[in-house]
Amino acid sequence: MTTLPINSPESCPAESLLKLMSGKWKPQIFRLALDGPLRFNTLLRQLPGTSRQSVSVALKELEQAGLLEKKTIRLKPLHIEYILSERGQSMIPVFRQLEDLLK
Amino acid sequence: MTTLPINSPESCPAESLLKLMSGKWKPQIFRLALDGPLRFNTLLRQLPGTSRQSVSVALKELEQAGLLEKKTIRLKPLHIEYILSERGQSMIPVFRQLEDLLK
DNA sequence: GAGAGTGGTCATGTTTTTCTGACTTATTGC
DNA sequence: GCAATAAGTCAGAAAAACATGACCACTCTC
Repeated sequence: MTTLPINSPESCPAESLLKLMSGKWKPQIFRLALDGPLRFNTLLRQLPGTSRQSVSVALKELEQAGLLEKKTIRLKPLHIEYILSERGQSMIPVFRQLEDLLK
Repeated sequence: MTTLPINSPESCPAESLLKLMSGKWKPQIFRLALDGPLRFNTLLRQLPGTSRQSVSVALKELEQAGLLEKKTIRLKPLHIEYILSERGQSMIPVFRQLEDLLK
């Protein structure tokens, strides 16, 4: 049984995840995304103390990281939703595993 | 099969890990710890662009987080080592799992 | 057509994080 | 005794992150 190296400089998954999720609000936003689609103004109300700009940037970065997907539901009365992407969903088991360790 | 909730406000393991590891240098320091014991001045050389203070604070916080252990090897010629704690080692499989996802 | 809601952007200021460089205490080797 | 190495600490400056409040274009309801 050959265990793969997890400490090579090129590939450090921990660091990658930490970069993708680092910031004051990104983890909370990601967690809320587990419950269902997110909307901009709803998020603002769900995260007391945050700002329009912070939420805006966080959503953009989570999207660029491939963890969330931005969907335009309707244009007439503007309705946009951010949902967990496939990649985002694939991280759920990792978090579940962490849950056991970090107790 | 009942899957446990990972999105409750009280327990968010992702956020916990992110807090423990957040900062500009902590992830890299942790990764280097996977290779073996760390020493203060060696770390400074291994992390170009960092500062004495940043390394000092990062080591202290990783220690307080229970991920690293500080060992005084010798006193006469001062020799201190930081090694992966049990808790730190318990996270290796999580990182390995992430490695597959984040490619 | 006034007021509220949608999803934002932008300039500015504050707060937090990080870096810089000087200084410390002690030991080893020359 | 002088330079080097060990492992740091401390004050201050610079940089990055975050918050505040104003503003925009659009739609919907009254």
